[in-house]
Amino acid sequence: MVSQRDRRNGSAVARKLSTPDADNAPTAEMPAVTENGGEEARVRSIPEAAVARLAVYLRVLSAMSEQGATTVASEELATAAGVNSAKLRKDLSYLGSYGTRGVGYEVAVLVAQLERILGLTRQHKVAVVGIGNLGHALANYGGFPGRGFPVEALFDIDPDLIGVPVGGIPVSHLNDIPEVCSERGISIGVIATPPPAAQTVADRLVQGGVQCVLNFAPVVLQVPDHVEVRKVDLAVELQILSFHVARRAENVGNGMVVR
Amino acid sequence: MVSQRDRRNGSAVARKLSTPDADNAPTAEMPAVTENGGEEARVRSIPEAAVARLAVYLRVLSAMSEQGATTVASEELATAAGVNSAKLRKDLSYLGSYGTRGVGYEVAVLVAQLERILGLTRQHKVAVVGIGNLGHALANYGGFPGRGFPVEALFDIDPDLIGVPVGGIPVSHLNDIPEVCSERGISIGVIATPPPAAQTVADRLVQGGVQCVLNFAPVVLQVPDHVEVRKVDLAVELQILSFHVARRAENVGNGMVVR
DNA sequence: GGCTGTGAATACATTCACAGCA
DNA sequence: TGCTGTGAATGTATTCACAGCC
Repeated sequence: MVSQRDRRNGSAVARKLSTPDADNAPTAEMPAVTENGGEEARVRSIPEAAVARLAVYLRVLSAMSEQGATTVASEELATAAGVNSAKLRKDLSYLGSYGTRGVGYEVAVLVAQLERILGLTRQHKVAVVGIGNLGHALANYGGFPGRGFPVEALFDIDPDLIGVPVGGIPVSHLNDIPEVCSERGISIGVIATPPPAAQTVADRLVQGGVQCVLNFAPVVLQVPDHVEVRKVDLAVELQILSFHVARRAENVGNGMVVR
Repeated sequence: MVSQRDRRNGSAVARKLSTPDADNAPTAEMPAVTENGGEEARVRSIPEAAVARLAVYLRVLSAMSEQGATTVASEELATAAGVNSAKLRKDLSYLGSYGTRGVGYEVAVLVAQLERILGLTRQHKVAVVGIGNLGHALANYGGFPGRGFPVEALFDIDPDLIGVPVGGIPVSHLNDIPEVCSERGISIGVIATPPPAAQTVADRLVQGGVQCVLNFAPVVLQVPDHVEVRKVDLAVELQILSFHVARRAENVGNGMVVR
């Protein structure tokens, strides 16, 4: 009888089976390496939900920057990012105080800070596993979102594919995942295999020293605590949409044409 | 013109820009149908976060069912779905009381209830817009996740693609989106175009009567209130992973490789 | 005994509203 | 004056813990 009581702190062997479910990760803590130096890592924590939005702000800001904007107000940036300005300011405040009251934020400064916080000053080499339709598409993304995430290894189990270059990279065999990932310093593994293969692939990626997994296969992966998993699940997305259609139909009652 | 769901007393305030939903991964703002003004409002409101998990439970249950399981306990189902059992029971309780104390849930019953709640008893025809690498992959998914979501229209702007069948469906021109969607009764539009085209495509989908959009383009879409948008953003996913790597690296104390 | 269902308690996230600074 | 930054207030989601039923 496992008492639910004591699973709070001792993470010892506790081996929680729960895998991060997209939004299951609580706020992340991070050392605030603010300019103040000296002081040791005062650990500020950025809510997980905010992190996702920071990435969006960064993209919007980059676009603004390219169009020559040098400064931007929270209201403007918020609108462009599809959030309200209070939330935006709160989110940005987690980085520190980089705005100017009465004026707004300097675009370049904000971009730099966001890149720093998001760890984009470093390269993250990506491996794509499963070169089917989706994997092929991902491999051809060629350097994923605006560099910073170069695809440097591809894997599949199909003998006809092994050695064939896709997007400039030859496909290796699934068995070689640990070795190749290790050699090439892969830090992010993208799983685009059929569901039954996903767990094995994940295991091998972990063996190869991969720290993060982006999982497109509709299965719950079991990985060690130090590996971060995010999941993209098309079926779930569609079903959520379906739910909203259904709910709407019920709410409206009869008379409404619903597809 | 069919009345597009009139607003409940309480929320008459808002009429600003249809705030496109933030993101789906970490959090989601709900269309706030919170209060059930009417007495007979049998539609218990289910938390958005729970809905996403219900879809996962359904998949796991379907697999269990195929393996011959007829009954399942919350602990078992929870483990398989990657959540804890308290959360699972709470989630299932939103559907009603379909379990048996001391025993567990009957798999078939639960599957049926989940399908009902998620609106899967009805078909949702899908259109894919943008037949590039990703769109191609999506189109070839052929009926998407285990039927219920048949792909019935494809669109692109490239003249060389128009008329060419992909996964059995000929590609139509972007301009024909409203007409074709309307004719074929498309209810879900999947946007896999380059970013600049996305908003225009969304507008046309809405014109064609589409109620839901799954957006792979990294832009914030503006749509009317009655249209539900969900977004899948690879760049954001990778950057969130990057954030966690960076945080971990800093905690460990070694310098970051900057280039 | 085993397991569900659920109020109560807690944790997390968003919004409000205003002090404080350029 | 205009806009940021943030505590306080509100709203949502998760977890606890146990009553109730098999």
